[in-house]
Amino acid sequence: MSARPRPGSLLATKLVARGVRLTNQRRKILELIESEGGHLDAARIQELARERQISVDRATVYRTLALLKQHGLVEELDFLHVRGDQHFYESRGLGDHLHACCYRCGRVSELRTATLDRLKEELRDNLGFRTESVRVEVGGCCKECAEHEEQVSPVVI
Amino acid sequence: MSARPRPGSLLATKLVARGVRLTNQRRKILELIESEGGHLDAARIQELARERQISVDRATVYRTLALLKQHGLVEELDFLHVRGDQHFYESRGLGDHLHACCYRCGRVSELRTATLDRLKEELRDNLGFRTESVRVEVGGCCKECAEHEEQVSPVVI
DNA sequence: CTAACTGCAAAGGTTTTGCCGTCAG
DNA sequence: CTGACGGCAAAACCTTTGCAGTTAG
Repeated sequence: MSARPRPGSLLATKLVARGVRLTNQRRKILELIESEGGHLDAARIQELARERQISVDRATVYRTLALLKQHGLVEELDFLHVRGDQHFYESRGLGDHLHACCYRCGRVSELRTATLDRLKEELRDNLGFRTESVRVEVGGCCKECAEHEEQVSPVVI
Repeated sequence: MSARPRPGSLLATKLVARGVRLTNQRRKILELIESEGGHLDAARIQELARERQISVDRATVYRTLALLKQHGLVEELDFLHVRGDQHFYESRGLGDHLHACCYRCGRVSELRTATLDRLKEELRDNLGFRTESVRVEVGGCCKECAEHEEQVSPVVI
């Protein structure tokens, strides 16, 4: 009942530090996003929360995600719609990375590379643009699908 | 009435070459996307078509855009939602480039750089991923807004 | 205690679909 | 001619909003 508010996760700690009120629902959503490691959509977040014994309304999920976006704590992705029309979220602060979405099987791989920093430098030097978030999503054919594709006609998107 | 089908634009020519049937509506939509130079959403395409004396149903616009996507002729973007929740389309084949979306004013700038090719190489070398389309959208603060922002508190997304 | 938050239900906006008449090739 | 396409209207989806009760700090 009167337990002292315990952040419980990195995201939660950051929000508390910014004076944001921490409710049970928010704490749970934040934990999920961190422990699942990203690539969750709103429906999946709600589902996971329910599995873990706390019911959260869909609206609350969206409101919490908007809050996290505003504070720059999550990145919003859509994986070029290879997985559907909804948005996917992942915790930021793991460093920028890009997402490679396979048009064939829908799998999404990640790649961390310093080349993304170079893009930011180029934006600064050429456009005077100060980059705050980077979203790189490329589409194509993953290694596995390329191997199984021997004679198969190349599928278009 | 019986004028021989005349592609009329680069996109149209490519579609015809692939054996896709070319209707008046499609021809007009294709011309628009090329002549306006991109960053159009479905509603705007419909609007422009109507201004140019040809009425096209919204469903047809979406069906045509899907067709162009399937053939890899247009890129679908959302500009990190700084301009709304809809999708924007631009002709491909102008070479890859990235989009810098200003969270303050909503303007979108482009930058063409060979660094994007390097990303593709890294994807190939590190993941065995064959890249077919590249979508880079970064968010931040454009030059103009940075200048007008002297004392103003930095807005969050 | 009180502003901020949640759930609920309804609405909003974009995009998709089914059906039938029309048209390109 | 005939299969593919366009218009129309309805539906599907994801996401947002208004309101009243609840809660964190």
